[in-house]
Amino acid sequence: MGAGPPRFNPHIARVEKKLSDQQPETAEKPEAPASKPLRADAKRNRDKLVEVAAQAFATDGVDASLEEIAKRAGVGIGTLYRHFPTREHLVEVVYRREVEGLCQAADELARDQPADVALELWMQRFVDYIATKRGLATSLRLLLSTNSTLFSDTSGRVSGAMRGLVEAAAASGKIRADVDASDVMHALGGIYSAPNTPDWRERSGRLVKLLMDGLRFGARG
Amino acid sequence: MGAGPPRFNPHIARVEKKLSDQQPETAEKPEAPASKPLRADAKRNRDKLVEVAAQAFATDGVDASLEEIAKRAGVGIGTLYRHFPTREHLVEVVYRREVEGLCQAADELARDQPADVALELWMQRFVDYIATKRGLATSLRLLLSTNSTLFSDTSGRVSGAMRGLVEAAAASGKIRADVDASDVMHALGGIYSAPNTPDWRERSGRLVKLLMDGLRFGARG
DNA sequence: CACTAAAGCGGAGGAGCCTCCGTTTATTTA
DNA sequence: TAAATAAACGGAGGCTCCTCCGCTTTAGTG
Repeated sequence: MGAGPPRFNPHIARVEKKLSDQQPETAEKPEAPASKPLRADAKRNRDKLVEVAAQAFATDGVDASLEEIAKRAGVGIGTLYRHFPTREHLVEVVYRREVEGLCQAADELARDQPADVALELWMQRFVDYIATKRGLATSLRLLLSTNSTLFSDTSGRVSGAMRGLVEAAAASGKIRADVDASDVMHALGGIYSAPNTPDWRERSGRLVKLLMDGLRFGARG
Repeated sequence: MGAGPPRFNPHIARVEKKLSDQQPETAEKPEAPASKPLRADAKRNRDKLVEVAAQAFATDGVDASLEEIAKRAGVGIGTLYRHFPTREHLVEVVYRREVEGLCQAADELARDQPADVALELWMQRFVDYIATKRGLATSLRLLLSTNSTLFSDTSGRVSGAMRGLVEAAAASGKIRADVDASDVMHALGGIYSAPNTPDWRERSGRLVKLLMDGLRFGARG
């Protein structure tokens, strides 16, 4: 074997950390109620970082510059790294936040809108969520395969939200009753696997409308 | 959305390249018979790079320094990048080379050793292969999920090699005939999923011996 | 209100990544 | 063999990553 000088390799340290540290950040959601409550300024900075990071990832993909994110959030790079020791930690928190937002939107829509409208609006929101997921694809795939709770947590949350909306809409007679949430999810599958063309978002929007027409057709109401 | 200055981000370019360029290097095996034959010096350098990279990845993990690899191979960093536009390209070639070596070893052992010994020695070699695979885990998982031919090529090659050895050993009467290659592969599965303790290699070696004892027990010969 | 320990902040610095392009060389042609 | 040229080489430069540690702020106490 080659006998190079014993080199310091920060990446190795980083990788080892990734492998051993998998759970800590995982356990704590964005608005961490668990563990010690952050000091006021720390929480402010952390939230701002997550918000800015979400934008940055959406705009530039997972490889957005962390230094730029820190700068836009008005903090030093050190602060970013203290809150999120690796890029993946940050990606995970952003992703969870996204899922959280999506599920919360389901509740709000269900409260404020007729059941079928709620479902439709939510599905449009769902498309945006998928867009994020694609933007983060490379990192997410790895995260989801490494950190199985992340996968089960989020997919459970999302399909639960959808089930609620579909059932409510079916019960209200606004959409036909002979389909269930998993059918709808299946129908939306095409969105996810569609090629990433520039007009992807538009096409997906049309798909949702089409699907809703199908769902409304033959409804009781 | 934040209005940061339009920043040049080499990472984005890199990612886009990864997504679009998936096949080129893939098609060409280390001793590339396809495409244009490399100039003599280019081939020399390329081979040396792969060899050094294999060592480096084994020693330091996937995140070994590419600049260090180039240096140890006695070439400039530019040369490395011309041959392997991304780290993943290099990882893939190293991995394919590993698989190639493993399968070739099967042929040689089958020729030079009694069938049962050949099988045993080969399984020990297989353990080393798995060790490499673990070392490259993060990158490989991604590569294998992205580049499906890589997965089917390699897993086919490896299980084919194993099948040959097992069948020969069974036919020669050196091991019992009521098992087949897939049973043996299944038994070896434990090696792959075992936790990555320091004594992993030893324990795996013992597992192979144990397995061989089981295979020899009740053999005709 | 002053004091202090604990927590948080932030940026300089050292390492690696990758591109670009002038220089060198293997191979072909006359 | 010498000239021509296509191909390969290689490293400087510019950018990002991440760590380390001295400085600042906060929360709690007397």
